[in-house]
Order: sequence, then C-alpha cells, then structure tokens
Amino acid sequence: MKAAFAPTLEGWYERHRRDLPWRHTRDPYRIWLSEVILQQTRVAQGRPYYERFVEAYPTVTDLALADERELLRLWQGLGYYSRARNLHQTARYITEQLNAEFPATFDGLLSLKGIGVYTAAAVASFAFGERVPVVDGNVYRVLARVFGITEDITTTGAKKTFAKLASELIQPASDPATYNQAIMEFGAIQCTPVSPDCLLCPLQQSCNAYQTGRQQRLPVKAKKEPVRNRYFNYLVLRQNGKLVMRERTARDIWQNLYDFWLVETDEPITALTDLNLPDELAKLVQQGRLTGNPVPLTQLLSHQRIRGQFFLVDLPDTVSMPLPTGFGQYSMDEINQLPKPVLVTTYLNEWLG
DNA sequence: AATACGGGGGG
DNA sequence: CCCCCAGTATT
Repeated sequence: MKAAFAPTLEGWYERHRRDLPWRHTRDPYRIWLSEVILQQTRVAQGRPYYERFVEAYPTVTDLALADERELLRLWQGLGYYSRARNLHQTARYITEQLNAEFPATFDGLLSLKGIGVYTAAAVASFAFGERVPVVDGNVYRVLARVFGITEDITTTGAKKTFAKLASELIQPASDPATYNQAIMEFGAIQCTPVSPDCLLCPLQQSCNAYQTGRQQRLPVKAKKEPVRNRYFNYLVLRQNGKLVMRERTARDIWQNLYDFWLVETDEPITALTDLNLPDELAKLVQQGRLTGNPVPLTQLLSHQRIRGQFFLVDLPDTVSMPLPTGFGQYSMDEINQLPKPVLVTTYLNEWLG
C-alpha cells in the first residue's frame, strides 16, 4: 500500500496542480518568502502578497535593506506580524553573515529565525531537492485519513507518528520535491477538511477513512477550548441532620445531579455575606450560624476549572423552612443514594462524613 | 507542554 | 454569527 501511495498522489498532482507563481522558481529566497507568507494563510489570500513582495524585494539583499515600516505595511492584513519581522531579521543575517547565500540543508535552514520544521523541509526540498518530508496541516489530514490514524494531532506523540510515517513515505519517491508538493496540494484540493471529494478520489479504495466512513471524523483534533474558571459558592443548609439539596436541571455541567444552593461568581468570594441570596433565604441564614470556615475544593474538568467553596450553615430545629422551589431536605442516608458531582461527594465525605 | 500571535473563509 | 484554520517562538 505504501508503495502505491506516492505514485498515485503524484499522478493526481500532475493532472490537478494549480499554477502558482512560487512553483516556477527554485530560488530559495522566493520559496522561503512564499512559505512564510503561506504559514497559517490560504493560498488565495497569500498570493497577491507574494507578488507584491517579489516586486518590491526581488532578492534577499533587497529584503535585507528594506525599511521595516514599509515591509510591515506590505505585510498589513496578513496577520502574525512576527513573521514579517523574522523575515527581515533573517534576510539581514543571510545577507550580512552568509554572503547572501541561503543555507542549502534542512538543518542549516532550521537554525534560522522564523524557520521551523515545516518551512525548513519545504525550502530544503523545493529549492535543493533534499529528501525530507513536509508535514503541514494538509499532510496531517491526508495521512490521518488514508491510514486511519486516530491519534490527536495536537499531541507531541502524534507529531512523531506523522513525522515518521511521512519520512517513510517519501523514501520511494522519484522526486521528493514533487512528492511534497503533491501531498499538500492533494490535501488542499481533494482531501479537504470539510466535504472531501471522496467520490472522485484516486485513493478511495486504499483510504482507511473512506472505507470505514470516517473521513469527516479524521484527523482527530483536540478542541482547544480555554479552561474557564468558575467559582461555585455553595450554601449548605443543615437542620436536624438533613441537608438542603436540589437536582440540577439547567443546560450546564452536572445535569440531573444533586447539589446545594449555588451562587456562581466570576471571581472568588471570601465571606458568606458576599453571597447574593434572595431575601427569604437570607432571612433563614440569619437565624442560623455559619459552622466552621468555608471549605474550598477544586475540580478540574476538560474545559472548566470549578473552584467550589462550601459554606455550612446550621439552623435551629425550631425554625420552619420555606424552601425555594425544587429544593428539599435530605437525610445523609438519602443523600448517599443521590447522584452527585464528585466535588459535592468529596465535600460530604471529607467534611460531613 | 502550553500559550500567543491575526486575519480570513466557510457553514 | 460562530467555528475553523496547524507554523513558530516563547514561557
């Protein structure tokens, strides 16, 4: 299967490749320039920038001598402006320290500022013909699908898996540069992130994802939802050994589990009086007394960090309890039978067990 | 290992 | 409108 992979891809490339300006040169400067512009950027957006840059700075020395403000102005709208600054810095370094001569190897290129593994491989292969695989987002996607790799591509382990596979796949290629172009172009045009054109795909028969109907699911990518901090301030009302609890019904975490009266805040609070309680409840609390210090407990979810704080308030047996809707009084035996968030269970076990 | 860096395209 | 996009440097 691996032996048939590269020839098929290259055949496809021959028929479908787009005519792009940086594909007409082997000048490492222009290839480098195009690759940096194309980092995190779609071809349609980057192309006019490439043409303007080549026009304004035809050689690495021209770029080295460029006025930084003018360079940044040309870059305007592309984003990630450190790319432009690194471009400038590296152009000066090459001009001044390397006699305007580009390093001709992957390792030499990798040592330059703004050139990482992907760009070093691209320039080494496209400009110098080095047999080193490019591994960009397109390649992750194509390989994940064709070989049915389900590793999360954002992990270090997966990066090694893909790099190793890519390295094996490029070995039999008759022309490493064309192979690299082919697999990236294939990812960009045929094996697209959304609605890949599987019905007309030359790899259909050998594609693991297509054969198992998983092309929409691959590659696996962890969502990078930022961890949200939430502060759950719980009022734990106790009377006659019973606790006031309710079932969580909102469209939120812990649906259908039981917890206490909850006051959620965006920032930590320290005192019981910081809890914004409805009048009825506040009156009730006034008749009782806070037992011990508030108990802080944290629970880490995949995308939320819940910082719980439990305020235990004991009420005299004599006061009657007009409870808010949905709340009830539960004995410890009953509570044991209720489904509860780990955070609540931990609190109960450690402080009320 | 996690985070910051920008803007555009697509559903 | 929100979701997605995946290279490099820095912490």
